[in-house]
Amino acid sequence: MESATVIRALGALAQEHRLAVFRLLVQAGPDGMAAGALAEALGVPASSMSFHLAQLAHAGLVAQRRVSRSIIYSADYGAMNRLIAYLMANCCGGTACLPELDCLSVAGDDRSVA
Amino acid sequence: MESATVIRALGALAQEHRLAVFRLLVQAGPDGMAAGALAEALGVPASSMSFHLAQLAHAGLVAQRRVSRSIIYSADYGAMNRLIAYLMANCCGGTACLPELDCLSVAGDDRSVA
DNA sequence: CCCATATTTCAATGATTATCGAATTATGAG
DNA sequence: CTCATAATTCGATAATCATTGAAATATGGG
Repeated sequence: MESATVIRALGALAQEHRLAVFRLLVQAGPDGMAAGALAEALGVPASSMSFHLAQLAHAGLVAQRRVSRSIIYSADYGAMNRLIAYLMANCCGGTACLPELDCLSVAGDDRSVA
Repeated sequence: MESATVIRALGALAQEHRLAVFRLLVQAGPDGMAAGALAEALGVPASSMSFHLAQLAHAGLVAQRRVSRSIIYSADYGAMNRLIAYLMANCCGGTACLPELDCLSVAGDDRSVA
């Protein structure tokens, strides 16, 4: 995982509304939530929410799929796993201490620490 | 853990130099590294490094102690644990899926998910 | 006390980010 | 085709953040 990717992900989460959105999506699980539902749930104008969702998507933290007129967003647990692994890489000089973070790990998810 | 605290921590990590510093400190373990050593290791002017270290400290991600003329910084693994727990709270609607993240967990470290 | 080292604070500048109404694009129903 | 709904893009503005040299504040040695 590259440092630029990690910075984008952390920066995406470091914002009140985006953090709230991500946590809602983590709780919602694979079913996800529509953009409009997220905007309403958080009391944020649709255009603002769209901006924030784009940031989260660009950071790879959420996936999006269209269902009829709605666009459904869902959390990417694999990206989250990789992010955490990166932060804790070689913890304490390399002694084994990294856990598995397995909430619905996604196919293709690797935990490489490099 | 409060959302404002989490946002401060994520924002602190969402920056090239600070992310590099934090990872260096994670690898350095409890011994930590002096401010000057960090500045030199990353090729950043001392005043810039001081600014970034202050952000990390204010976010509670690093601890500082004075040793003679140097100030030694070290990663706070407990803060990291709490951060991750917050992000994954009630993952998938509350089914058990949170791991323990125990690289040198610090005394007083709680993993409350609220 | 005087000097060198280690670090932080200050201040000014440039760059990035958040906000949100209005306009635009996409989809589906009748 | 026309209308209503769902979401995004645009554009302008305000706010926050990163950078760095210079000055200020500790600390320790002689």
